[in-house]
Amino acid sequence: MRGAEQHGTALGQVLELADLMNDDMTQSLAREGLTVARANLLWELHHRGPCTQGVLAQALGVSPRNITGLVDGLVATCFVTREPHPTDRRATLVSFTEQGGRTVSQMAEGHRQLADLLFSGVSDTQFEGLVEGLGAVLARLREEVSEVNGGRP
Amino acid sequence: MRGAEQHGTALGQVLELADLMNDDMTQSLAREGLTVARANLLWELHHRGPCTQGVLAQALGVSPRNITGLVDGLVATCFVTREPHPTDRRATLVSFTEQGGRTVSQMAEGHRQLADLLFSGVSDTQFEGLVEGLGAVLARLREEVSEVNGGRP
DNA sequence: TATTGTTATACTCTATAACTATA
DNA sequence: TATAGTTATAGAGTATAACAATA
Repeated sequence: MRGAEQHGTALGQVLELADLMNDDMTQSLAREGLTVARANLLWELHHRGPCTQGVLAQALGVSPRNITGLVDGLVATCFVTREPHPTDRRATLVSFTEQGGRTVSQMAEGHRQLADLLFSGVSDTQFEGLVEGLGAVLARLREEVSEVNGGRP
Repeated sequence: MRGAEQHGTALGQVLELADLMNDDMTQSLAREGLTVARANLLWELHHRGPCTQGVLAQALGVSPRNITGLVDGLVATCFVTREPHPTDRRATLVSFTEQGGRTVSQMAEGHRQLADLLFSGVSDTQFEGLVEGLGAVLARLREEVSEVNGGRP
């Protein structure tokens, strides 16, 4: 049977993985003039299409005020624009500029390259174990994290 | 043979894992009046014993100015103290208060519990695959991240 | 009256540069 | 002259609360 030591080692791996992924993303995004928070917003926008700031705040789980700041930065650096909402004059629609659209496509391509870099050296057997193991761990972790919020988003 | 789609799925898992780990740590640390950055400092101090701020800056890979701020916060909240260095009057030694020492012990215990929570539901076969797979991925990622720094720490 | 996004304010983490006290 | 840590300044991310315009 496995003991606490094995579990401790595996947790160490997971923590290092989280840390390194963060460093890697920070580095590569900085080269394109982006931060992690702004890139997350772009990513969400990519999957939803043009949407209001309120929708983005909900989706990213941050305050509306925070979205104002992130969009300000992305507008200033020409990744997105604020357009008037067609039917609700209180709201604004956030949309990609040409440059923003290009950047998100490059991010998607970068994802593919990173995935290949990370997993191409992993044997089929290891890969299968990795995916299954990650699935199990993620399930636990999702519960753990949402539990603390009392189930609220 | 595995394709880009499988790799993409696995990368998605890794990204979600990094994100959830971060959320989980942020939540549990906040309950003890700590932030991730401050907890990292405490963790380093736990493994090194009392040391100077310069040593901490090196170890954590942040600027000396940043350490000043983090230690200021930890002193104000009674987790650590600044003591005079016995032989170098320019330097200060950062040490745990009683409360700080207790908190770090609790963090270690929390680690153990988290590890058990995450991995107790994983079969032996999956666990082995997970650890091996993570090892392979970590090796790649370490190269990737340090490469960009030109090998410098 | 409720909602959308803003201004006002504040805190944390982070960095560089200039400076002080010591070595 | 070099080093340890500080003050000064700046920017990003985050939050809450008060407020404007609109629904």
